[in-house]
Amino acid sequence: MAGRPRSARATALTRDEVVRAAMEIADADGLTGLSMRSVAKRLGVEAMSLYHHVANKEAMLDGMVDQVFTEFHAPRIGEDWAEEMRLRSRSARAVLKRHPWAVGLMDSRRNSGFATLLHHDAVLGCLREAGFSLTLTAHAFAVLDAHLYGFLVQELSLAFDGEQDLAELADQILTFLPEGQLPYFREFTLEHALQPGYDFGDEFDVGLDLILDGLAARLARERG
Amino acid sequence: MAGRPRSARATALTRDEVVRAAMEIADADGLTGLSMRSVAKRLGVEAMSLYHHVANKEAMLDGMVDQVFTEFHAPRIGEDWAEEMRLRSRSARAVLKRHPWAVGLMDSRRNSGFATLLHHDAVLGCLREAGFSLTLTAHAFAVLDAHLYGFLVQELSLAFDGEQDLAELADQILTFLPEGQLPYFREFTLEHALQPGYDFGDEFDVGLDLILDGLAARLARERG
DNA sequence: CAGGCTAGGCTTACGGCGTAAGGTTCGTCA
DNA sequence: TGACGAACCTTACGCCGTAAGCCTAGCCTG
Repeated sequence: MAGRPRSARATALTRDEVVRAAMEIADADGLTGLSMRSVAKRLGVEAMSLYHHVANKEAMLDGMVDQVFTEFHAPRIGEDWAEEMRLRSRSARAVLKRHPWAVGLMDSRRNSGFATLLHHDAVLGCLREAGFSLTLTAHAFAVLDAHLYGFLVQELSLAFDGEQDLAELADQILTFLPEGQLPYFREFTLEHALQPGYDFGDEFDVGLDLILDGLAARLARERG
Repeated sequence: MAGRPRSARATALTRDEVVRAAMEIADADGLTGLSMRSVAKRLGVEAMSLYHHVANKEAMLDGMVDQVFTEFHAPRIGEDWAEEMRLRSRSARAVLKRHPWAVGLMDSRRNSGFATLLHHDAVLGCLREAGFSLTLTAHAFAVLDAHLYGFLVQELSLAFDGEQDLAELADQILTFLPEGQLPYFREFTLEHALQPGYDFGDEFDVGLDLILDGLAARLARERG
């Protein structure tokens, strides 16, 4: 009824290992495949053992999100602010495409971890030292982050692999629409989105440039 | 073992009632409180009965998201495009604050419903008829939606009621930080975000104006 | 070296989840 | 009248997060 053979793990588990294993599972199978049991299995351990290293599943998710922030490019003070922001947004987008589950998690996280705060500090520092007032820093921070996260929400809601998705979309229009319905949607899809050169992902940099231009203008106005 | 009294509902259930009940539960208790059983209970029915009206839970979630789109202001062709886009973004933000679960759902929806397509058609139509090229329409669509959804992700990850949240944040800094750490974060929080007049929500319109200005400039350039 | 504390595992169990499979009832229409 | 099918119900299965408590190995103290 108790008293097992005891072959077990050589070394003790750590919180870091737990979080890392959880990320690997989420990367591979999405949040659907992520359970305390699946994380434990990957670590060769029983589910309840994880509770020695994380308070509960929420805390594990917090740790996963925080870990993601360490992978973003942290803007450097002294370098060109616009270029640093561009690098940050691009790297964050690349990271979040690798960890798509993180975007959906962010809007429900209440406790930001230290890595998250560190990253935000780097962003704020870069802007402040480039001459942004506190007010303009707040504007820049909000609009840049909104663009980053919002673009990813859109991008992730498209297909797993961009090609197949456009075909599906075309199907939807051609089969499912009666006739004159949704004329602009039809035009846009057939004559633009489905055209050979078009890639929705390219819109990321276009929007980013538009925002950075706007911020540069406001910075010049505020200093000038 | 079977053969119940049969007092039941007067009228048959509809898919619409199911979706509406699900939205009411999600509005009140969040996605955590939303289960087939909880929806059924609200309708005075057993969980399995719902499956006569929705294929499965995913389809019910699809229906909920689609319903949300009907509540957005649909841009009108012929009116000032910038004002229409402003109205749309603002109304969508208001709607999504009423239905916060929808933001998190959007990045995992694969099948957009008809109301969703209708709304997108209205957005595209307004821009096209205002003289936007297909390319510029794509840019505008992407950057405006990104701002909308991304801002909401940030806004929702702050507190349930803005006041309490800032106090918590201050706590975090004052108790949890050693000393000279995160200097910019500390400065920004204490000297800006925690100041009496500051409301993060105000950043929405600032960013929106910045984006609309940028789009207007590009429209002028493209036509001129 | 003895004894006990503790960290880090394990087992069991509970209530809730989505939903497959298969009743039962009843209005409708041939 | 009798068959059909829509709408609803019951049961059951294998998941889930986690509360409660047990076992064992290794270290700390005397």
